[in-house]
This record gives sequence, structure tokens and C-alpha cells, in this order.
Amino acid sequence: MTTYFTQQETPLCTLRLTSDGEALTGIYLLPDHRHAPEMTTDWEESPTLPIFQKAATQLAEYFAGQRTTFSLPLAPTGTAFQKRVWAELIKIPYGQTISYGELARRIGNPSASRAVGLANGKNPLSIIVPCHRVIGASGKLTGYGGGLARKEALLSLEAPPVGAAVLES
Amino acid sequence: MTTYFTQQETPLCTLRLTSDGEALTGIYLLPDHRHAPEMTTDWEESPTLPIFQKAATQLAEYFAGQRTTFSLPLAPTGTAFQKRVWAELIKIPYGQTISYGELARRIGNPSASRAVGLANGKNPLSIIVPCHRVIGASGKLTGYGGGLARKEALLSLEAPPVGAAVLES
DNA sequence: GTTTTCCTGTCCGAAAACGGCGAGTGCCTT
DNA sequence: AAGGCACTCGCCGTTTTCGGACAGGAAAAC
Repeated sequence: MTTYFTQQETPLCTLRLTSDGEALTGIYLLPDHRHAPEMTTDWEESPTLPIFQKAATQLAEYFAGQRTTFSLPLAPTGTAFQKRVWAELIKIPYGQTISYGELARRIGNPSASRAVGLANGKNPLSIIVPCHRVIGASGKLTGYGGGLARKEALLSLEAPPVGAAVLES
Repeated sequence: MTTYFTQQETPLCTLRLTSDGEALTGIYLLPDHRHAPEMTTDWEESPTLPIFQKAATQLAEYFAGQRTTFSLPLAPTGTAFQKRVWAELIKIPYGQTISYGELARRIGNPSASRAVGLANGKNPLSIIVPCHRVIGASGKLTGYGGGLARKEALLSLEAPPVGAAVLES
């Protein structure tokens, strides 16, 4: 099975998108993304693939602050546990954060907060599956596959204006 | 990838043949074949497949004592080492036997006689790839995926008449 | 003779190690 | 007294490592 890919520039960094031809299978934050797969000889660059065009548009809108949800066919690969975690991730609304423990509770394994962290790190669809919205119970960011600095940048992009935050509390 | 299969009666036992649609991928001696694969839901019985028809004819001739070599497209799956072993197996002429150690020597790993035994047992194409022609250095049969009794039966089918054997020595 | 000791590739189960955690404890600042 | 920080310890899915078992056989040690 050949893997298709393309790359896209954003204000944050370069993104590498991968696909099976139909659905999106991966989004990686280019320099130094932790579990990014190796590019092998059976990869084929094809920027004109319809799925890549749609993804590029929506991602550009997201970084412009004009999009809060995505609508794309996704096909991440992983274990049953990981899929449960990722399925729960996409339910976290734009601009909100929860803790790893809370996420563990939501998938029904309340004591698996640590394993949840691992599964979180293996999330292949950065940004669209918002693993960056999960932080430590103490409020610290604790970790991110694409680097803590980028996690902070994403959260600050999604953060509402300061005034609104005050009203909310 | 769906697997096609069919079954065939012989004087020795029932055979199960498998194929990818083009080439033969397996021949198993039906009750109690050691490493025979499990039949899953994506298997499809199709006795009319051309490859199965040809195989059935040649196998029938073999059991009638009227065929000493096979001519069929084969596509066994295995590790590089196993393929080297199997490729060497088909060079052993009808009616002859060699030892595991000798086989190890022929593939260039003279000290891997034990590993050769294992690879021999994993041979998916019984009879056509004649793993039954390999016996212990002492002359004992030592083992066979389809059972020692069947190994002996195959060797005795291939054995020349007693008179001829005496002349040969 | 008979037994012991290695060698050799692959698979499989068990055990251990490894994290994007978090609750609990003790100690040290204000 | 709170609050902050460093540390330990239990938790849990996944990955890695390790040890044994096998279709044998040659050499070395009794």
C-alpha cells in the first residue's frame, strides 16, 4: 500500500500530511515530531490529491483563527485502546482543556491516566485530533509530540481574548 | 486478500489446497497437519479455479506412481532463510533422501541443521516441495508435519521396487 | 558407546521497562 | 495555616527483551 504525502507551510511550522488516497492518515509538525513515521521509498508526493486540497484549506482557516472544527475523512491506525482515546479527544471543544485523568475517566478506564498519556502521544492526526487540549491535572502542559512550545502556541491561538476569560470564571 | 481453497481425496489422505488466485500457496494433509493455517471467514471455496484443476491432475498422477516431477506456479510465503531452504528442497530428485545436515550444507549454513529442520516443518507446499525426502543422518525419519506415518508412506510410494534397490547399492 | 555441549533461525509467552499521570507525603517558604 | 516544590509510589497499555522449545548433528568429554 503506497502512502501519499504533501507538505504545507503554516505560521506555526511546516506540516506533513499523509493519506491512503481517500482519507487523511497523518499530520506531523515537521522538524522534530516525536513519533513521526520514517519516509520510505513507497511514499509518493501528490499535492493535488483532493483530500490534501480540502485539508490545506481548513488548516489555513484554522491558523487564521477562522475555523474551530474540522470536517474531513480520517483514517488513523492504532490499537483499540488508542482509538477509544482519540475518539474522545475530538469531542473536546475548541479552546477548552481537560486533564489526562479526566480523559481516562471519560473513556471508562479511570485509573489509566498514564496509558492515556501514551496513547495521546501516538495520535497521528495532530491539530485535527486535538491532543494539545489535554494538560496535567496541575495545569502544567507536561508534554507534546511536536514540542511543548508548539503546544503552548496552539493553546494560545485557541484561547479567547483575556476579557472573555475573566467573565467566564 | 482473500484466500481460495479446495479439497481433494487421495489414497493417502484428504488434501487441502490454497491459492491466491494465480499460484498455489499451500497443500495440507488434512487431519492433524501441524502448522496448517486456520480457516477464516475471508476464505472462499472455489474448486473450479484453473490452478486447482491442474494441481489436482498432477497430484492424482503422482499418487498413481505415474509422475515424478511437478509443473505448477508456486507462491509460498516465508522468511528469506525459509525460502532458501525450500528452494533447495525442490532440487532433491524423486525417490532420493538426504539428511538435514546435508541440506544445511547445500544452502551454505553448514551448522544450521537444526534451524533447517524448523524451516522444513514450516514448508507450506507438502509433497510438491518434497520435505519428506529429508531424514536424520542416522537414517531415522525423525519428524514430519503431516505425521511420521504419512512421511513413511510417501517415501515408500517413491521407493523403487526392491530388486532395483538392491542393484543400486 | 553414551552423554554433554554448542550451534542456529523462528516463534511464543512471560517478564521487564517505559512513558505527555496523579495522588500522597514531607519540607520549606510567606 | 496555606501554597509551592521535590520526591515516592501505584497505575496501565505498549514495546522491547529474554528464555525456552523445536523435524539435527558434529565434536568433545566421560
